[in-house]
Amino acid sequence: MSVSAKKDKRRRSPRRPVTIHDVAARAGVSTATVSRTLAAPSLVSEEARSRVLEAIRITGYTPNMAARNLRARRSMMVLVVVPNIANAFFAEVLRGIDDELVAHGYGIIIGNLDNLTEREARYVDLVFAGQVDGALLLSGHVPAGNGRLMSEAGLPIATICMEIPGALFPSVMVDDQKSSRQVAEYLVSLGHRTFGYVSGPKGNRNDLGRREGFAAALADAGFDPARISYWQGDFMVESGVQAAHEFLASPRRPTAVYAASDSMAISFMKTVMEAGVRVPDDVSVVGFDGIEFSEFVTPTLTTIQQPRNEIGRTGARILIEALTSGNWPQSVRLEAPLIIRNSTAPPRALGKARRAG
Amino acid sequence: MSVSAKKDKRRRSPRRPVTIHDVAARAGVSTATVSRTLAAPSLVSEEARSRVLEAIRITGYTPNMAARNLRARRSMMVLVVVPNIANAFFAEVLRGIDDELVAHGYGIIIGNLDNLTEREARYVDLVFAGQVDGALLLSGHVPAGNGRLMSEAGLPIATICMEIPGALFPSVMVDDQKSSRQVAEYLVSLGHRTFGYVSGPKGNRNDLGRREGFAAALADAGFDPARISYWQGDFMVESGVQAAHEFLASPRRPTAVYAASDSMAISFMKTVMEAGVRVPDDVSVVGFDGIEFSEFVTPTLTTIQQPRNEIGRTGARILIEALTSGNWPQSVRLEAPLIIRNSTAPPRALGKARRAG
DNA sequence: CTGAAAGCGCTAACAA
DNA sequence: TTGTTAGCGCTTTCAG
Repeated sequence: MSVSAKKDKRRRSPRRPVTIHDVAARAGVSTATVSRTLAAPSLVSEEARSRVLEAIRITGYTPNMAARNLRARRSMMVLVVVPNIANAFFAEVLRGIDDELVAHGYGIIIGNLDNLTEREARYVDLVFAGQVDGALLLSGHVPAGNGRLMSEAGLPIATICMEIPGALFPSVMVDDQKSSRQVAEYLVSLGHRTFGYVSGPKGNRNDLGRREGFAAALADAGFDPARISYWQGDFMVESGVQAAHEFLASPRRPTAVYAASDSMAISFMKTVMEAGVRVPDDVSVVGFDGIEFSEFVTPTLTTIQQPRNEIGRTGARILIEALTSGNWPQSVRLEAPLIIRNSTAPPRALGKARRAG
Repeated sequence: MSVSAKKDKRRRSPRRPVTIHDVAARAGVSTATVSRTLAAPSLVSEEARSRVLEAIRITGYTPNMAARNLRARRSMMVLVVVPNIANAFFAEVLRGIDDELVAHGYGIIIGNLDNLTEREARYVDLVFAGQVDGALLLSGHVPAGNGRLMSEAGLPIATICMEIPGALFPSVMVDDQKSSRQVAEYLVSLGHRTFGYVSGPKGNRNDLGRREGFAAALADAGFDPARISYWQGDFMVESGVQAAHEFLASPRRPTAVYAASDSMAISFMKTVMEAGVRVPDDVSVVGFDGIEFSEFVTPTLTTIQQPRNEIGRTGARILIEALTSGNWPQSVRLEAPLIIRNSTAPPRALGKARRAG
């Protein structure tokens, strides 16, 4: 790390920011008229309005938000709580959220948990402090801290990608179980008989749904779910590598592996391939999420395609509805279809002659 | 007198949030003492302090931020302006920023430009409205709107990943030119003589630096920079695909292609491979950024490794320093080394017998 | 249609 | 050490 010297000389303009009084004075009206010109122009005469607007233009006035928030009791800000901001899956969801929120005049405060429970308290406080008008939870559960739940603040909350059991918030998500069943059925139809599952973090509800849907469909197809190999993961890339090592060390490798996230599926795939295992010849791999890179890895990844942008948009829309209408919108379920690509195939024993490997 | 007209209210009353007055009344002190207990406990007697804390505990009081911000003239919020929140490169940078900011008690307001200039105005207003104490710019230029620059608001700004020409903000970035020279020198040392470059968005300063460093080093090595093939990109995945199609259609394909981002390098690589071009045998590919997936694609990607997390952390630290000390910190340059992986090799003509292709 | 005036909840002089 | 007293800048009755 090198440091490039820079001049320290800089004048911080102590210039007092222009307030509504400055504008009012310049336009020769009261502050009330200025306020109305901005909030309800129709209540102001053509004459006064144009004088005010001119004064605003000249002074470069921008209403102070803290004052406005204090008085109006709303902040036009939404808190978006995300488990891990570096997770590839959330990027596009966030973009959808942002699109919709910005279009409706709301700003976004990011609440990154970084997978750490202790980070929650801060955002609970933020909500109780009236810093935001509502919250969008992608975190799988209601943040808590200082002995209270975020939901107890009583402001609108919507959940994305997960439903909170017993909670009353509207939610937007895909059906993890249903999608996972598709995966299982597809794998079975290919002729696989031994299965592995790379899981999400312990207790994660999405992981639970995916795991259960997978196991249930396999059971329905006559396989003993107890014989599925489970490897503990956390949705992130590193844990896919870890799972791959366990797979490689396993005396009896399954021919089909389902990972609860694309990140894990991709790193799993790469790691076993480097060890000489062929995908899909030796092992078929299926992911979940449909992140951008899933179609640029080799082989391209068979996966469940979550409509990430739409999930974000819809979640934001639901929250905005709650914010503006006052009543709680209905939850939404989005389709997440299985996209078949090149990481899956019939097991080698069926497809080709056996060769030393 | 009877201060509490609504005494029989239940603990959870979202109707009227508890204020500093409630706490003061319950603790039998003035609001000033409550305020001091929170801001400067040492100025309050043991006795009063514990009564206040108890009252806070019982009532679940959380100071109203709008009021505090208005009075104290600071928001403990930082605006982070990012060109595109869905860009894989920024995810980890954001995480670094978040880590540092949260550790110092600041919150993050995300300003996603979505690559759209017209989105800037909103964030300029945010700054002028006093919504944030400072701004972190990853956007390559100073946001403008309504006829003014964000910088004119006079609050601390630091830039990340780019230096704004003529601007005086401290910045943290890697040396694009220097890193790009490494790429060129490496490619030349491998024996390549024909080169292609997949660019970033028009006018982007990082692209400029990378392009110039690349071309300059090639010129130094005796190659005519005018013969480099340039394909227009925008850092995103799709443009790598587009560039690949142009590469494939080219009558005289270069044997080495340098892409200004990993996202483009990865999609470029995949697309040409699907058309039967081998990487690195037929064409070597180098990326820039060192995103997580660059080591999980096939072949693994040779790239410039930006210290993404540290870039974010450092940028945040610089801004915090400006925020707290009042003077402007020095800019920082971080090393971004070339990581050689499997997407690069000597050109086929040198390495192997020539075959029809 | 417009202005005066009363705060929103909090902090910071200034007194006591 | 504590309380009193002004506002921070804005919106919003309530009169006019």
